[in-house]
Amino acid sequence: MQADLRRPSKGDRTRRRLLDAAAALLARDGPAGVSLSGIAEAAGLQTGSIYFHFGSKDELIATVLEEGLRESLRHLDDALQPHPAGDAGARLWAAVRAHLDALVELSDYAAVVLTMPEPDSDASVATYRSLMQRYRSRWTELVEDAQRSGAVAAGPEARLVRDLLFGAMNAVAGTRRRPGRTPADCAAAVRELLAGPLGPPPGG
Amino acid sequence: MQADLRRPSKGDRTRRRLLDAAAALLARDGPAGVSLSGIAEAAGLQTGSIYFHFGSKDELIATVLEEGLRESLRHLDDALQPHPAGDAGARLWAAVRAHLDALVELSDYAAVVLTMPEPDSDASVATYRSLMQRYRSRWTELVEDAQRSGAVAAGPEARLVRDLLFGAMNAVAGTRRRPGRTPADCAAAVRELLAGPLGPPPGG
Amino acid sequence: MQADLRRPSKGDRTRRRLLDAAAALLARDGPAGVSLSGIAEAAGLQTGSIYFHFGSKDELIATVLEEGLRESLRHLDDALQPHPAGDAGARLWAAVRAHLDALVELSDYAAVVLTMPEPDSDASVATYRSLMQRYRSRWTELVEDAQRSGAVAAGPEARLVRDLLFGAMNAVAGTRRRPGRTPADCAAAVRELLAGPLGPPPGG
Amino acid sequence: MQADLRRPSKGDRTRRRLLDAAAALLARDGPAGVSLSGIAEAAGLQTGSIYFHFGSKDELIATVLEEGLRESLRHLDDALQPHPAGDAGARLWAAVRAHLDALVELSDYAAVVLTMPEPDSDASVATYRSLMQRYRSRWTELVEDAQRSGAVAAGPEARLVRDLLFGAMNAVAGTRRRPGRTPADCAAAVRELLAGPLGPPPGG
DNA sequence: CATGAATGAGTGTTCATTCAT
DNA sequence: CATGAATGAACACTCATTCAT
Repeated sequence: MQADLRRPSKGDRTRRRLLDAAAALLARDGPAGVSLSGIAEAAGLQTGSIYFHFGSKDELIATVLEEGLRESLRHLDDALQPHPAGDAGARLWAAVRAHLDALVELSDYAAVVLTMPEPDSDASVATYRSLMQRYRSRWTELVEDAQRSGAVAAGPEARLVRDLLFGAMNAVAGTRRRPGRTPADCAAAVRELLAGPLGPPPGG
Repeated sequence: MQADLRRPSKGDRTRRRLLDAAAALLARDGPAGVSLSGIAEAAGLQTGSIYFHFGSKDELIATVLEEGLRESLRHLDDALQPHPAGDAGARLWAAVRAHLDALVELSDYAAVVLTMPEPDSDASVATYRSLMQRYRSRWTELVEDAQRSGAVAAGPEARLVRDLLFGAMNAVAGTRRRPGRTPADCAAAVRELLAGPLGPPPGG
Repeated sequence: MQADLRRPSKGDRTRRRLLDAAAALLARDGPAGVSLSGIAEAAGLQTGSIYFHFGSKDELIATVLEEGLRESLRHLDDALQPHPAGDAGARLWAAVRAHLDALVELSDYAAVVLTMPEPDSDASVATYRSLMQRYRSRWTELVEDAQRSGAVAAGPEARLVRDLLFGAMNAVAGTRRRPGRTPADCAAAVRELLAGPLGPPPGG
Repeated sequence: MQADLRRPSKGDRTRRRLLDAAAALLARDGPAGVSLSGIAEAAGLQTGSIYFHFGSKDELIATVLEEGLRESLRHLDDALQPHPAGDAGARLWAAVRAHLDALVELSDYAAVVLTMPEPDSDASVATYRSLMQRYRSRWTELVEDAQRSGAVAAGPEARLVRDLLFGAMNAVAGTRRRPGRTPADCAAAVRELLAGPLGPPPGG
């Protein structure tokens, strides 16, 4: 009783351990490759505890994604803040850099949400389908602005451009752990390769 | 006796039905998300028949990949033939168009081989690791040539550029079945977006 | 809390039921002839429960063997205790009687461990290979002592004598359930038949 | 047409190849450890051919056993012939030697029939249950004669003595392939160990 | 809150058997 | 006669889920 609001309760800490373990394993193996017993073991707990806190595998994954989404959106907003609403090209560039940063430097949560395949046909992941939509639509707006301002070719559908950017960034980021390859390398490659259609990176 | 060389045997047709079912499901769900019972059911057969024809799940997948690889490489060669060895930029452009064509217009086999994730840590798919390598290294050479000729920025590592192109093309092609989106849309988007670093498409 | 140390938990009782069912079926059909579904059904459970308690078929069998081994060794030690270390012939006789007793009167666990074929080439039973070795080497020492003391012919290799004794005892014990045949019959037959090479049974 | 009775037909040769392969594998792995595909492969044939010649796995095994039985009985008769019907002790000794010889020197057929476990509870091998009975009852008569003549202790039931002898001989013969152990070693051990109850071996 | 225990459907795989050719 | 092909039941094992304690 008299719960201290500052100190997390024992239940909260258990919940956190489960989420951390799930995020780490999801980032490595994807939703299909991860088992609840694996997550529970990595968290030093029993699989039953997952059901108390989350109710199902899908709910657990959805929660991890939600945390990752929140983190990613916060990161994106931070990166966009210095750039005025008018300069759509610079804003899109900043978003690219933020996305790559998130993939290579932020927590597993961000990595999970950014690389999760779009769950088109998989009924078992219906729960978190809508979550992903928020991050994607944020990007669609950035692309639309850039197209309106002429910084990006106006021909292709904005959602298509967004998917192309996602695919390129995630593919390159997926190679970041190879020997002799640094996160900076990956970011530089994406920036340089996309320099044409997006215009030159603002810094020079 | 007097076997008609034209007519495939009953076994060949069964084998083909299994491969087709497997290719379709693999293109949709990936190797981990596909079950042999699902494939057999889609082919109107029993799971045991898979073991008669292929021996194991891995062998079946490897065979699908091999067919897709052969088809994709043939398609790539056809697309490159009209372009002289000297014009590395045009050749890379033609390869992009061929890859996208394969993804949206060729059989499921091509789609499987082109979108299969690189099997880094999964021991169970060791069989077809080397198969993928052939297609990838073909692309790496194309990129290297384009970098040497100045058609593509020489800064980033060629394999990185290749992965970026793969990611971008596959992501865009992955959306090809959405309502109101044609294969041509996807191809146009990739071409236009990459017009800068790759130079303008040869036709215009 | 305040766990009653006397009462075994529900899990312990389930584990025991599985072990008992496994021992009974193993004694009858051997490791290759036994299926986990058969064991689970005999125990009134699902096959999944075996994996919770033992992890694999081999582990289950190894546990049954270990229990049987412990029981058999205890029985052997009890039988040898009254006989002084000096009288090797009497000790070997007592061991024969103890082995036969174990086969016909003790639990299925003892029967399993005593009649299990030596797993020479079967890789899947590597786990319990070492377990059997303990009981066998115990017997080899008994035979060696008897050979040194002259109670048993010194010519043949001790391990060969041990195998001969095992074969004879197990074969006879294997017939113990035929109608009109008592455990005492079997024991008497072995004793009388081996009375020559081992010397007369100590009691007269 | 005009089949030459001397030369075996193609079908006979196929049948023989199957039987030989089956005998070899049965001697090594036992009836439960042998698969029809394994036998067919070892014979360079297809599993379907087994069903043409034998109708079922059980029938195939029964045929192998019958050949082994015939061979073993012939061998036993040859060994007994020099010994007059009156000397029951010498006859039993000769039988022991013949059995061991068959195990270590004759064909796989003999090895199969002599080491096959008595199929008490296994419904799938009901076919050849009666076959084994012939060889066993032959031995029972030998033991009964020896008991009547006083060469073997008259107390135990004759069938029990027979099983003890079988168990001892087969166990020892089962070790004949260990490094540094010759068939002669095994035979000598059995003879020496059983010298008491059976009386000394006739030769000395 | 969390655990230990158990379930039932599912996975890849093996195998005896059947049958058209 | 023999093969190539296919079946269906069984097997060892995994996993998401449930629930009494």
